[in-house]
Amino acid sequence: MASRDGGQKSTDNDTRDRVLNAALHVFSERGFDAATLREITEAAGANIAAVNYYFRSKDALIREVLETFTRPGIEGRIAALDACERAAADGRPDLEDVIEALVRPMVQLSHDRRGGRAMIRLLMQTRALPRPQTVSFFSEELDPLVHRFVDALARAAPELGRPAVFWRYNFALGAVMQVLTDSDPKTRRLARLSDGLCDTDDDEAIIAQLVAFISAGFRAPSRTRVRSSAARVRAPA
Amino acid sequence: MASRDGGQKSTDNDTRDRVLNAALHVFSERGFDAATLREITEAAGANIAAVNYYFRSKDALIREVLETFTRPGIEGRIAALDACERAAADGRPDLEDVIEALVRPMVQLSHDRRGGRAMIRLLMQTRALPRPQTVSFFSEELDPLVHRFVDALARAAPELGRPAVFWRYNFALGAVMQVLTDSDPKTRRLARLSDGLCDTDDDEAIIAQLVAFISAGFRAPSRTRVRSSAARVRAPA
DNA sequence: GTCTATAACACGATAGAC
DNA sequence: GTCTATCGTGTTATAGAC
Repeated sequence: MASRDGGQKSTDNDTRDRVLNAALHVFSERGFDAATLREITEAAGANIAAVNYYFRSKDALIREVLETFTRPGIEGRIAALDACERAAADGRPDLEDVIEALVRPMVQLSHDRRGGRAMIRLLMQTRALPRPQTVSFFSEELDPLVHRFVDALARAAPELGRPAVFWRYNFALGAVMQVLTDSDPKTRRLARLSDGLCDTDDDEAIIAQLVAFISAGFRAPSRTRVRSSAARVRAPA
Repeated sequence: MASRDGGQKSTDNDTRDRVLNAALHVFSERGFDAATLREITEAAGANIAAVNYYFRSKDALIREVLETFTRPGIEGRIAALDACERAAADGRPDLEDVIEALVRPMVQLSHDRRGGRAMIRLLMQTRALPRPQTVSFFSEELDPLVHRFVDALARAAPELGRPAVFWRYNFALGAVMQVLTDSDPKTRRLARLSDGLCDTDDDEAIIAQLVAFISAGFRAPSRTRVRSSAARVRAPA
C-alpha cells in the first residue's frame, strides 16, 4: 500500500513505524475522532506532513493501525486453540482448555505495554462506536475466529445446543472484555471498587477466575425456563 | 425528576426537551467527539444557538444528557434488587433472583426505542473511552449500585469469598453488556454470526440464557488453581 | 524524505436583531 | 425565545522549497 515494490513496506523505515506506533497509542487514549494528526506526529517526533506521505489520510492511517496491531491477538488465540485441539485426540477438547485458549492471550495482551493494552482499548472503542470501516474490518478478521471457537466449544460441551453455545461464547467474551477494561491502569475501576481485594495486575488470578466462571457457565444446562417470579419487576422505560 | 421551582427548568419547554432528546440519540450514534451541535439542533428542529441558550456549552449538554437519561436504568435495577431482597426474609436472597434483578432491567432498557437503547450505547462509549467528566459522573452514580449488588450476591452465594464476588459481578456485567451490544439492531452481530440461531429480539430468551450462565458461574467453587497445562501457550506480544 | 506555509473548511461559541 | 451572521480557533490535507 505505501510504497516500495512488493506491496507492503520495508521494515527499516523508521519514521513510518514511529508514526504508526504513536497513532496506536494516541488513538487508543483519545479515540479516533478526538485524536488529531498533530498529536500523533508530535508524539512520533515526526512532521505533520509525514502522515500524508506514508499513509494517505487519517482514515487510511486508522485502517493501517488496525491491520497492523490486530494480528498478534488473533494469532495468539488461534495458536492456543490449535494447541488444545491437538491435545484432544478424540476430537473432544477439554472445556477448561478451550476457554483458557480464549482468555489467556487476551489477558496477557492487556498487560503488554508495547501495544497490546492499547489494542485492547481500541477494540473496546470499535465495539462501542461502530464505524462502517472498522466494523467491516473486524468482522472480516474476527468472524472466522469466532466460528472456530464456537465449534471447539460445541464439541467440548456436546450436551449444549448450538444456539446456547453462541450465546455463551458472547457472554464469555464480554466477561473478558469487561474485566480487562476495568483492570486498565488508566481507570483501575475494579481495584478501586473492591478496595484492593482484586489484584488486577495478577494475570494468573484473572485467568483463574475467568476460567472457573466461564466453564461453569458453559456446563449449566440450557434452562427450560420456569422462573420463581420474585425478581419480575418491570424496568421503568 | 427534572424540576420545577427548585432551580432547574420547567418541563413544559418544548425546544429544550427536543434538543436534549436529539442530543442523546446523536451522541449515542456518532460519539461525543464526532457529534456536532449543528447535527443535534438540526435533528431537534431547533436553531444552533438554542444549545447555548438552554445549556451552556457542549460539555454541559453532555453532562445533562447523562444525568437525565441515566436515572431510569439505575432506578430499575435498584427497584428489582429491593424486591428480591424483600422476598428473602432470612436475608439470604435467591441467587437467580438477584442476577435477574441485575439483568432484566438492562435487557429491557436495550429494547426501548425511546432512549434506553441509546443510553446503553452511551454507556458502552463511556466505558471504552473514559473522559474525566463522564468517569467521575458514572462512578458517583454507579458505585453505590455496584456495592449493593455485590452485597446481595455475597449473601446469595455465601461460600464465595468477597474478592471472587467482585470478580464475578464484573464478569456478569460484561456478559450483559456484550450481548446487548451485539444484539443492537445497528449491528446485529450475534444474529449474523449465529446465522439466525440466536433471536436477539427476544428479551426473555436473552434473560434466560444470561441468568443460567451467570448463576452457574457464581456457583462454581473458587478455583484453587491447578491447571492441566494443555492450553498454556504464550501469546505473542 | 522532510519541512514550512497555507488552502479550504468545520467547529463551538456569541453578539445582537427581532 | 428564536434567529442570522460572524468571530476565532483548530482541523485535514497539500503544494512546493529544501
